[in-house]
Amino acid sequence: MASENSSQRIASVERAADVLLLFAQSGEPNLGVTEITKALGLSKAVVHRILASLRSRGFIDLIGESRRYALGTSSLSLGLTCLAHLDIHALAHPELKNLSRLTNETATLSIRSGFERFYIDQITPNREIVMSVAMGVTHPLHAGSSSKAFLAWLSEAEIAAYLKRKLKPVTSGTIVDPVKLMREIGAIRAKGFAQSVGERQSGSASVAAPIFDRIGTPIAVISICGPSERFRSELKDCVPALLESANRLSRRMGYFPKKKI
Amino acid sequence: MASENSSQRIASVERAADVLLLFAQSGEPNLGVTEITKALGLSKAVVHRILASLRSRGFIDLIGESRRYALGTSSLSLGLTCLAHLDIHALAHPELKNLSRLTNETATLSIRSGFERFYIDQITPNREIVMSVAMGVTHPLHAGSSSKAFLAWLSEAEIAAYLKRKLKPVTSGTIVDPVKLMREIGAIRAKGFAQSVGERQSGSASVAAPIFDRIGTPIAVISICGPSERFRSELKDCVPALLESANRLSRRMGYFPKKKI
DNA sequence: CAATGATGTTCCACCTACTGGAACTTTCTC
DNA sequence: GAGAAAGTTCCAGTAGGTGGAACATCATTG
Repeated sequence: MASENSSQRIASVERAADVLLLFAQSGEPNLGVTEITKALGLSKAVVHRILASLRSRGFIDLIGESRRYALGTSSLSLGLTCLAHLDIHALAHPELKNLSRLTNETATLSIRSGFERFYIDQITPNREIVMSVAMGVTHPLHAGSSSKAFLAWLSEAEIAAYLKRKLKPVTSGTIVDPVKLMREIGAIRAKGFAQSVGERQSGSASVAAPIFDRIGTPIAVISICGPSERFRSELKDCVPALLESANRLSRRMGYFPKKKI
Repeated sequence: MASENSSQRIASVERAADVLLLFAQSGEPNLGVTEITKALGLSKAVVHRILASLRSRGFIDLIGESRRYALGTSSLSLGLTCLAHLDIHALAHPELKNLSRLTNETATLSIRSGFERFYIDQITPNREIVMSVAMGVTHPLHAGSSSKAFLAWLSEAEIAAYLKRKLKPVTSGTIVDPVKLMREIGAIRAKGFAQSVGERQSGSASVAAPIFDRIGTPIAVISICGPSERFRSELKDCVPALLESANRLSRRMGYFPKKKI
């Protein structure tokens, strides 16, 4: 089998990829050579050369005349064309609009990346106080309803592997006890959706449901979320619409539940 | 000065960047080793190692069990966080919504990348036949209204450099004669907006206006576009709303025209 | 406005680790 | 099921990447 073969890869390319990922995940819109050096444990010369190389292709920009670097237009172009190839994004967008309109709260779409997930779309309602999520930034699979919706439908082996890791709390409300989380996973599977109050983001609440592809793998999760102050009591009322949207999308992805049991 | 210094860069990193750009710009959602080999003039072994390296960081995925590669979740995450750091994107979004609602046509936002540009946002109206653009895919600066709006406000030197290049037609309507294009640029500057009927995409028409930052550099372009059949005659009617939006955005970016002359 | 420290950039000799041709394997085609 | 095409792995040679240190530039402060 192919896969994690030893060193049939290129170290400098992987280091460059790590630099890009650092820009994507650090939260900082721009970084200096030394910061990158410290974060990745590379020498200044190496970081400098990597940045110069990425810059020559537009993935990285020099900010004005300063010595700070930021993601460039090629990075953006890459992500947007990638998004355009994701069927689920186009399909789910109108559903998100619909959910946001019906509930008067924010509707989101997430996808998974290993043991993490990130938002790829959101629709916010027209009102004063709304919840808005950061797109592209990864979150662990045990904090928040969208995360738990992914986690709950992983294979037994994957869930076991995930629970074996040290679960870091994201907020004071994050579930970090594996036993508790396993019980939660059971409940989520039984109900068909996940909910959270302040597990990933203090002061916000949400409900989430998975979208399955033709072979029953969850490829995305949609959620409805809002400020917990007002939304925690309205969570339940949103569930029917949420599940309807999720099921509609699953069917359009070719999934027919119970077809073969 | 820093800049295009000789070889203070890493060849393998630049090759890997080229591979990613190929995925972004080829239009193909997935590619094989040989295709990449031919497109970039690299050996199969090199391409294979680059793909393996990018794959280890999630920038590239193996499609199912096939031997085809596609952009991975890290590429998407990268682009989305990049988008989140772009102030103009958040600011322009409501303006696009507004323009689309007012005109009942598609409203778009583009940014420039060297001598190219690409769409980073669009709002389509709710009607049967709408125009929809591909986000992230680059277009040359001489075809279409958004492109010409960028071109017209480049510096004299940059315009001269651009016109010196061989201008390839994108459709049968593309302006490729430098003299004609220069005249067009003058007209665009005078009017404050650009228009096009089928120059970039046959069967579509559009008007576009630039957004300036505090020092008067065009950082983005907004456009309204639709099927030329019905929209070519309505172009003019959209211009006031378009310019109003563009001016409002320029002001919010800190641009105050005529402040210092 | 020097002096000082921090950060960014360049240099260069060393030697790792990347390259490319070829062999091998797998998949597709007919 | 043979042949062709595409993908993957191997290996020896050396291109080219590395990192320590020198140099340059910027920021800060008295």
